[in-house]
Amino acid sequence: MSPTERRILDATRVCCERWGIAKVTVDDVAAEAGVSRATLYRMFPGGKDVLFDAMRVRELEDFFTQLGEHLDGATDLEELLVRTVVHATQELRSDSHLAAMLASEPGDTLSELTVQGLPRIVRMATLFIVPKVEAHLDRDAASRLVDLMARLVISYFLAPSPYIDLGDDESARRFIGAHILPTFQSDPSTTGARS
Amino acid sequence: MSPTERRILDATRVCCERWGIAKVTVDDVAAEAGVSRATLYRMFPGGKDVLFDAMRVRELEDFFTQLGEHLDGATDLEELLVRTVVHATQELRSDSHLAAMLASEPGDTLSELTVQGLPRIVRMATLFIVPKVEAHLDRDAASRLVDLMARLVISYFLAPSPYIDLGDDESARRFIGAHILPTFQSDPSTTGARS
DNA sequence: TGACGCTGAGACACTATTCGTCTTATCGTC
DNA sequence: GACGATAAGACGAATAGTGTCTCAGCGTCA
Repeated sequence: MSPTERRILDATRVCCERWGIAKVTVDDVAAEAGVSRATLYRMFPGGKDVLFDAMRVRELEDFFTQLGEHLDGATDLEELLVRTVVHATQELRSDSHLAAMLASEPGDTLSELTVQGLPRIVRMATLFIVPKVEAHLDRDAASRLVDLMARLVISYFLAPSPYIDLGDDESARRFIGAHILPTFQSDPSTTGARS
Repeated sequence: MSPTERRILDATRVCCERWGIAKVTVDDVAAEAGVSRATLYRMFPGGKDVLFDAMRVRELEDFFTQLGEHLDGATDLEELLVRTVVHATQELRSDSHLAAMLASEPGDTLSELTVQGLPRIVRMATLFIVPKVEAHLDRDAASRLVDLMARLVISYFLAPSPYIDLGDDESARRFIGAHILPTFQSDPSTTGARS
């Protein structure tokens, strides 16, 4: 990735945080990046859509990179999963940009966390987290587990439950110990495998 | 002021805080206020300009109303002035909306604090603060004093000085005691009266 | 030197958005 | 039922934004 591309993506993010995605124009981004519109279209042919998509991809990469760094000390599977969901949940909650977007553009933002974005989120989670889980489970089980955990984190973030708080270490540990680990560690055949 | 007018002005403020004044449209405000565009134009004929102007006026009113409440316990003139400038300066500094506007739309915002807006600010300061100063000075001196103080607060806010911090009680007190009070209290003829 | 690639500036046609005004239908109130 | 206030939305004009294009300037490398 060229420095110019990076500058443009940074500028896109800055503009989105300043104005919200709905109000940002290509000119805004170009000006913020100190780049001409021609250059921007050369780097991101397709314009707005491609540009914002690239920004989202990079945000996800940053998110999971940071998340990955918090998992290094985890020795057993339970500890790994607990850290993952707790940190991810806390990150989501403390992301003021995300909060602002959810407030001002709930439709787009929710779509980005569910119908449109969830497959990408799961894919990225798989890319970053599955390798760590594979220390404890075979590849297929690890993928299924990460897929499930990603969905749970998103769901409990968007609609908190009175029973479980995945941002709380103890609550998350209890939940994982009770409902996740048993079905993945002891008896893989009960995980709902379709084939 | 009708409840609808109030709702519209509130909505204007909300929209400005969310997107910055440059990105807000009349439709945005109407939607936020839960009011049709027709109603908005009926209440604020002239559209955008009139609407944003009205919002600025109300922001100023709120600012000075709040400021006025902080001055009630002041007994002597020095105390009154110190409280005024310190509170006003601190309010300006802690206004995140203002900070965001200064960052993203410096031209318009500065204009609103200087060439365009300062006369209005001074007028509003006169309206709210002069009555309190008149307990210690005659009307003309009080007006001149408030005019001067308003300009000083704005100036030191926009361009902080290494010598004086009007947001600091002690520094403000020293400054006012040394340079303001002597020229207003002891010898009104030295205040540069033109007529 | 001259070919090359990259960039900024900006013209261009097109589309979408926004503005301000207007009409119409629908309320609730008297 | 008349009345005033309102929401909804149609409308033309003006403005802003999009995406593509050309062109000139700039360094780099041969």
